[in-house]
Amino acid sequence: MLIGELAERAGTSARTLRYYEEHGLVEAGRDANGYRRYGEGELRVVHEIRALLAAGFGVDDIRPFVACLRAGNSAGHVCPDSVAVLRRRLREVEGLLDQMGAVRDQLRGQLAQAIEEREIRCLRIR
Amino acid sequence: MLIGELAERAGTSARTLRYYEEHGLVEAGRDANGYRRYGEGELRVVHEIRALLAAGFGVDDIRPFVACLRAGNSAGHVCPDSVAVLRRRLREVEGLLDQMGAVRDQLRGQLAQAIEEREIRCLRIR
DNA sequence: GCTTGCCTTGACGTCGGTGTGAAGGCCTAG
DNA sequence: CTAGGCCTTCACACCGACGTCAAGGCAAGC
Repeated sequence: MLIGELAERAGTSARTLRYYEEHGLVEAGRDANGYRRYGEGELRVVHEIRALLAAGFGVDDIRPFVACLRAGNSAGHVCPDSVAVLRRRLREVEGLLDQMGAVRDQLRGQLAQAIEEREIRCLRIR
Repeated sequence: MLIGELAERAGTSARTLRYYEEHGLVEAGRDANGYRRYGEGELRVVHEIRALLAAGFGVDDIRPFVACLRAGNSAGHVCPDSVAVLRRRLREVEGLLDQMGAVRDQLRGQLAQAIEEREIRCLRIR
């Protein structure tokens, strides 16, 4: 499988796959002409990468998951290193959720106050 | 008040204040030598800006709030334009909260599964 | 007059995951 | 032979709120 085919099957771009390789996530052999040649397993790896990126992980965080998959595990998140990263990210996400919840409450409060002020002004006009 | 004093009193940097001015948020007169001269009211404006930035607003979103404050209102969020921005941002934040909540649940699920797998392996060893 | 410390504008660096070229080589079909 | 479609590397662009450095002007104390 060449890079274009893998890109299409994974729903991404060739540029992106080269980026993943540059950061030690995806692996490819090389043809005599220098073209990257991918095994079938890389499709799974790319899917794992994209899922983790979507969950807010950085490329460095993703490496242990890929290594875990390559080691023959059924999923990338069952190895100790992956679990450590999962835990850290979970704490981060929970923190962000708290923070954004507070922001949401603040916004709601300001909106409520603005509406209240408007009503007061309406009453004053009458 | 010169830029350094305002920066210190607002808990930020001179560079940041110039950035705000460049984007139409903060206003300053000029001394004969070209130095920026700030009125007392600008301190309040800068605080408003920083609070809104902390809530995830972009500089363009903040402009109406500043205008509202300058118009003599008791708070920056009581004017119609500000309310519109507040509403939009509230929807955004709620969407992000949903999204991150889903991510959190996914992470928790993966962690739970990883722990389960480890227990199975422990049992197998015995 | 010299140092110290404030101020000015201008412009590039940051972070991260890509998009988007440019310039060129390889391969296949017509 | 040539056109087009794949591939290669190199390298700049993006977003956004600044940090940081450079080169210089201005003010005030000694």
